[in-house]
Amino acid sequence: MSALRPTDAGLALLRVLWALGPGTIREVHRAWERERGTVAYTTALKLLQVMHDKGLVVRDTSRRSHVYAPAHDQQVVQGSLVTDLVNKAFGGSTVELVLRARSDRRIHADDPARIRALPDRLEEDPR
Amino acid sequence: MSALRPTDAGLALLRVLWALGPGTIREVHRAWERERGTVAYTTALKLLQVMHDKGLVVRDTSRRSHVYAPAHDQQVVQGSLVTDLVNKAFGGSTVELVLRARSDRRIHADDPARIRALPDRLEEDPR
DNA sequence: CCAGATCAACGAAGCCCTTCGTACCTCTGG
DNA sequence: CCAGAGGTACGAAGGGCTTCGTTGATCTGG
Repeated sequence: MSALRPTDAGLALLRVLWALGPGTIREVHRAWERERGTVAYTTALKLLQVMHDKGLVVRDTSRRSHVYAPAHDQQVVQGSLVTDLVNKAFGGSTVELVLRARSDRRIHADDPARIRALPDRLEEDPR
Repeated sequence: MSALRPTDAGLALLRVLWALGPGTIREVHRAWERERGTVAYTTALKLLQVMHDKGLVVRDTSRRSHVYAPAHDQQVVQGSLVTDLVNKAFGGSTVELVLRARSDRRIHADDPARIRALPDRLEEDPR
């Protein structure tokens, strides 16, 4: 049960993969450039290979153009990152993080209602 | 308005400083070892110097034993880290992060009530 | 069959973070 | 005055991340 902490660049690529679904390196590269500007093709390639070594992505090498896909659901990785931040910056208290997030100025006007509408107890939460 | 993103080690030291208040390197080093195990004194020294260069801590060098203190409130730094994570992993949506945090298994049994008790609107929040 | 396009692999460079050893300064007790 | 304790500064090593150029293999149109 390792940590599951993608780096910044790795996370950016994971976000591309989550949005795109499985894709070739070229497809991922193109989508990535659409968000980040010009990046060498081999940079995306290398990064995907590194992430594969770390178990963050899976790949299908049966065809010439390898197809990469996320190894974990977005929500699982997000949860891991949140837990990590909670441990490092909030002394393990998720409540403290939520409190801090709620006072974030970037929150949208209609968002408080959405937050409030969420279930309170974890046991009632499906996934 | 720069980013204000302490590294992992830097954040650990900041937590020591927030708990201790202003302190000499030796004091910080001792408190740090209490949590992290054996670390060289010069490691704490160097790290504090680096953080000073980054503007994360302030120091008083008028005495022989320099006294270091956090440059920012804990809540400010926490907010910056949360905002950073929101941007990198949640597409800028604080709501998504809160949702994910709420489904974190580590949350305590009585915590949902505490979360619910928090104010909904930012404008009503003092500090 | 060949030229050019497409592709994965590899290695290296550059950067930052972390850690520590060493050097040098300053103070203090005897 | 001197030895040693206690202090800061400095530089370097080691590791990880990110980026890319180069190489060599494979496919495809003509």
